[in-house]
Amino acid sequence: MGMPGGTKPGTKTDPFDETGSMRKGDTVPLAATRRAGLVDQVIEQMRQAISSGEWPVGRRIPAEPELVTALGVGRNTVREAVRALAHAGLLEVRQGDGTFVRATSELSGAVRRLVDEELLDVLEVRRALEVEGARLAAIRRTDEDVRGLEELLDERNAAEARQNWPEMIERDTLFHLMVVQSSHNAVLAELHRGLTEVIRASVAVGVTDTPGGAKQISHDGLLEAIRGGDSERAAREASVFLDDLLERHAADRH
Amino acid sequence: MGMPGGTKPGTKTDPFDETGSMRKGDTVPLAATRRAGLVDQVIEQMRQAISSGEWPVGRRIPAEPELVTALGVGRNTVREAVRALAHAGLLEVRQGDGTFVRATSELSGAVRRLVDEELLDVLEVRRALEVEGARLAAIRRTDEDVRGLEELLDERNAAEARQNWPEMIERDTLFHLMVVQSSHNAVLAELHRGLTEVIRASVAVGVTDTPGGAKQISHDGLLEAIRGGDSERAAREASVFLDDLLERHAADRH
DNA sequence: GGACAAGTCCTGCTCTGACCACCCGATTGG
DNA sequence: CCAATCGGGTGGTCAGAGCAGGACTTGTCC
Repeated sequence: MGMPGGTKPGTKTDPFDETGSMRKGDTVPLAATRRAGLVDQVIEQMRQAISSGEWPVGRRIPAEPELVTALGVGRNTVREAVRALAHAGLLEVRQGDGTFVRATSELSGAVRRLVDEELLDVLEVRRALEVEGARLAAIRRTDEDVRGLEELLDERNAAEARQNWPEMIERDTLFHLMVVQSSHNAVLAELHRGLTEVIRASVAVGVTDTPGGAKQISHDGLLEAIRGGDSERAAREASVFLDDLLERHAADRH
Repeated sequence: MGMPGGTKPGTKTDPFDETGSMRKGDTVPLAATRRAGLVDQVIEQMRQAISSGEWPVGRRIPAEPELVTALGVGRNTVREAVRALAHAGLLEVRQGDGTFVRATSELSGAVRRLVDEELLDVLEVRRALEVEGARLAAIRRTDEDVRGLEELLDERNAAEARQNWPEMIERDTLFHLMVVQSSHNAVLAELHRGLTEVIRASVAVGVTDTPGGAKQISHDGLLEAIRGGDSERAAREASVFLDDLLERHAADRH
């Protein structure tokens, strides 16, 4: 199968459970004092499989009957767990086709629900997170972070030179992501990632009309500030870029 | 009952459905081309009931059997819907007692899941949001916002004078909340609210050791900046206060 | 009278089995 | 060769049964 860690409720090797097959008056000698419901346990296992990368994004997860036997629980239990994760945005269920991994965090789903009609709000929040991320990155970045940022920026510029816009946008996005990650604040990075995901889904195409000039300068300056540990300047550089982006958004919808 | 709008799947007056009882070869003349699954419809109705205030926070929602008859769907369907909302943090299920409304937005729940063990990270994220919130509040605040802020600050100070610490902390928290709300960015406010909730749950007690001096100044300055529409200063004032808070946290844990 | 215990009812939890609706690929007919 | 058909597999929904936990009532005993 493919369940995380190979442990499955209903299996002898499993630390908890003792319930999946303990119905109808079975005499289980001495079970662990389990408190959480079965469904929550299944949810947790699936979340684990997803965030650990065992079930990568886009991958189809085992069908209901397989999960039932693999986990040793009833179909209802599996269904409720899947339903919960689907509503949270981690899974996508397609009747007649299968269930697929859609994201690795619940934030995207939660944010997505707020987004409709409020893209501007989301952009502003992203501004807040990215500015703070840049500020903290300048203080906490490792040498390795700096190397990674330089590399991404180089690749971005190379792609720009080749006029390979999709590639450039990809690298550009990754650069911003890595700036925030260099803050070494997991919550901040995760939130930012979720928001970026949603924004990219909303905007999708039509970003090829980049003037490109001012943008470029901002990026170099930002990198330099982070490299030099100048948190004030890093925050300012990030601000400039994002203000520019916000203005462009405002202009787009005019 | 108490279902939103009084419409229930399985009822003649219901616009969609046509499925709840259309099984086993019934001959429905010409049904609407419904696409959404029953569970999602139920989820939507419940979300509606919650966000519309029909089911206020803390209120107990109807028991499963009642929902089944009221909505005209199977118990499984109801359970899956409830489970999804419970996982999302909107509902809290207590076996043997009932199911209760816990929050009005999914964000808190999603954030809560990220937080464990990383209070510092959360505080930093809150800093990001609150600084940006203050900045935007200075630009977009209405006169009413300003009045509300003044009032809260007055009450806070009055409580402080009476040495009524719980009251003071309460008003203080509300003040910060309202600052962010004055940014008129729903997503930002919601995220900030979720984080504050989590932080308060983490910190809980033991906050009575407030020097109080520097804090006071920051608040007045922040209010003044927001009132005057000085976004730069508002952001700076908020920064100062939150840096102070972060430092105190760092000192606390050493 | 009050404290504790048992009983009971209501709540949610899990399992099972049946049937339906949908999608996709293979088969088969033209 | 293409298209209509028919499977098999997937998730969607329903119904009924028994299990498990909390809260309230009742009753007994001190």
